[in-house]
Amino acid sequence: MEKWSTATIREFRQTLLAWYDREGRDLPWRHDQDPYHVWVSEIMLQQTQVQTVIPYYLNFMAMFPTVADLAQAPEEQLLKAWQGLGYYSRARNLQRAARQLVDDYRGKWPQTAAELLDLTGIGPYTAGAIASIAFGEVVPAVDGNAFRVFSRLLLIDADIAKPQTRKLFEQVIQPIVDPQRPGAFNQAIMDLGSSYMTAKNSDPAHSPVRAFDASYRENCVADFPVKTKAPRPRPVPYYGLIVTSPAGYLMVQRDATQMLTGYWTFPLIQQADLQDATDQQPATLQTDIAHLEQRFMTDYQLPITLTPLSGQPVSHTYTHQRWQVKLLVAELSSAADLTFYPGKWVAASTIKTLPLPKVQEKLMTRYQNQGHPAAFKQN
DNA sequence: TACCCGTGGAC
DNA sequence: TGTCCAAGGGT
Repeated sequence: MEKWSTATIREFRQTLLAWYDREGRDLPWRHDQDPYHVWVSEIMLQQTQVQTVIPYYLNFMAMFPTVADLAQAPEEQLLKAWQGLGYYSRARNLQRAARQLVDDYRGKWPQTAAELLDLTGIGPYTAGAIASIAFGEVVPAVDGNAFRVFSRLLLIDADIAKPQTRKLFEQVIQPIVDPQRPGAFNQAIMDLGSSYMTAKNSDPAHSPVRAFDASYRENCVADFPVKTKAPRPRPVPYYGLIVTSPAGYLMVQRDATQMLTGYWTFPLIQQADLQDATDQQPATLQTDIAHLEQRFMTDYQLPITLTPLSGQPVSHTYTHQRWQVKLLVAELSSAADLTFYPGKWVAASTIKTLPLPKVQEKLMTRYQNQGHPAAFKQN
């Protein structure tokens, strides 16, 4: 690992910030230092590219201009505004924290990274980002960019996939952060990490800080950062039920024990949940359908007859799971009573006003493409 | 600690 | 088309 002198640190700050002042990106959340603006942008930017975030950020600020507006927003409106951004707990945590600010902090922001950590959804990185950008605290903001940039500049070979490695980087970066302009320093590192010092196709030869880049000097840029690979997502087979009636489609809202909490889908049943201990034979499509029909009758008093939809299962990949959804269709001639079923009938024309996860959109597209072109047509 | 949590872009 | 990557946090 490289070790910089105090003189080198001074030169690095000056070079970096001069470049940032000249070529830093003009982004909507950089127009001021309002902590609400910084906060919302930082949450949206977690594991999400800048160009994806921009339209969401602009719409979010139009819908929820202040912390108080966010705290009071109906959850379904919030989830709709977040639809498509992914990692949906971010949205619900954002509102929880907004309510913490209103209720516990009387609307007055905590101004240090250590205090900001108390807000739901704000971790070490986001706390450092808000504290430095909005409040001028001299702290690092160690995200993927900081890992990548400093691992290359200083030849740090610690595995950034390990949680404990963040502490090492915080200790290394802390004395390098510009004490006069900590927010600009941290944002400059991010801009560097998304331009000349990217993960792939980096261009260290033209980087404004190439003179400080040990990995460039020693021709080993591609070796940094060191990061162990994530395991591949495991296949998870599902049945997706398209139950129609004159009242529309049967839809369910996912509960807090499930991923995609608060979003609406067709009824989805994991195939593994249909295993019957009394069965001696392995499950087949026919036996699973029989189980499903029986469950709807006995548990929900809903008589349905399920028919497989032709075609391969709808596939949707998450970070740790690969869903493979077989669609089964049941058409009811009248809108059955849903007293015993935790769902509701939704008219085809209004389905798309609900917050829907991507997998639900895929299911609807598949249904339309398999002989139901008029389904879900808006107005 | 190790694992869970979404989506779209780039190659 | 599969794979990796992108301004992480919660549990």
